[in-house]
Amino acid sequence: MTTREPARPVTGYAVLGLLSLRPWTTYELAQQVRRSLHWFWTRAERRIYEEPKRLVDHGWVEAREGWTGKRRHTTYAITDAGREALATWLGTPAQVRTVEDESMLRVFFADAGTLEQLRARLDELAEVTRSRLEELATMTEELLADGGSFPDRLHLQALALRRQVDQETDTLAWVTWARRQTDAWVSATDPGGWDTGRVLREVLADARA
Amino acid sequence: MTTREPARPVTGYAVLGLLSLRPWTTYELAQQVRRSLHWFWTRAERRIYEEPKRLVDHGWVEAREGWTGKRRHTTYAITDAGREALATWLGTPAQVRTVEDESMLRVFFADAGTLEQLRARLDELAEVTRSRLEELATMTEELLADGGSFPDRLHLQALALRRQVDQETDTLAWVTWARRQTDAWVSATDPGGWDTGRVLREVLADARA
DNA sequence: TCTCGATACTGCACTCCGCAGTATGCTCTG
DNA sequence: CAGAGCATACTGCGGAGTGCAGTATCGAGA
Repeated sequence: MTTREPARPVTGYAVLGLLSLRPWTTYELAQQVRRSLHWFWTRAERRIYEEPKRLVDHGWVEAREGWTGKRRHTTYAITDAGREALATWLGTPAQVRTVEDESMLRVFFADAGTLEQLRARLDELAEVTRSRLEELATMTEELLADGGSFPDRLHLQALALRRQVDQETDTLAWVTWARRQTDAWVSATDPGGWDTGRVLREVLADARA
Repeated sequence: MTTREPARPVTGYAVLGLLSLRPWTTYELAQQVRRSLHWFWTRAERRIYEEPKRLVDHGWVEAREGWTGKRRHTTYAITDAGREALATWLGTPAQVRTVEDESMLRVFFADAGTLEQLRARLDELAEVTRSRLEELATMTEELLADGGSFPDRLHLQALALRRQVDQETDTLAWVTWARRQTDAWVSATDPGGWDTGRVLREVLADARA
């Protein structure tokens, strides 16, 4: 590459990555994001409709208009320059992972509310996590049954699924533990005879393991 | 509560939560976010300087100006209305967790690059994860040594630390496993004799466990 | 024929971010 | 005792990203 293209925000590369698999209409793209990327690169549908346009401006993808009767739809396809940009990006280090975990926020400030509220939040989190696990199980089952839409990408999909399932399993284990701990608590501000020191020592041991 | 205050974006409650512990200057607040909230509610410093002002508009916090010589600083303190708003918020369900995990994005699209690139990204992730674990270990040690700044909140801090350490440990386990798997791969597009089906079956079993 | 869900988007107001810039105070070192 | 350098304490700006509402057409089934 002779000309240095300015780096796009990461979402650009996420969409470019999908377009490297095959051309998609924006609608399909939005769906595909919901099914796959959403697990580790959460973006609103709104964003997915805009990003391909910007990629076109960079010459990384090409747009083609199509019609279903009177309804217009745009199909995007990656260009050679786009493939190069994607490959180059894969050679650069990743920025650190960020999270927005509202459940943890509520746990962390639980002493501003009641113990019942804390328990309710934990129960909800367990519920959500279980349904996410079930969703992942279904996805894996489908891949095993028919190889999915991209059978030559199964190895990467397997790495990603392994990671997701690990994460949800880990979350479920923590929330189950945390919920049980709160059984012994007197209130959100008073953990009663709960041995905080012991827990912290265990945490420290695990962190240093 | 008779008047229904409009719900603030979550970051507002995050800041409100910190202010419920004690008054802070914006600078202290920014630091405190970096040390604690940042782990599960990642926000840029820039944002932390703005949010308290909006909370003032809601009557949830009060601002007081102070001076260090010629340098102005603002100290924010929670109001009764603020405490009520926080308690109310704790009674509402959390939106689902979102993540921005650029490493996973790069793993997922690794077949658009080289196997060396994939391995490099995994090694980096392992490195970052180890240093995060070390950071958590140091924080835990400090809490154990002197009880920290909020000794009556140790139980909640313990829950949060348990979660963080679990997550980083889980990440480290996955990345170590994934890196080892790629040893057997021929290229980013060809996993050689790697038994994808077996991995997927294991994933499925764990997801249904 | 009518309804309803899927397809295929756009506009708007707001949240949030990264970066750069500004200015003062405090401590340590030569 | 001057100057360097780090900590304190912010603000402005352009662009990324969100949530919600709105618009319109297509296709299948009652």
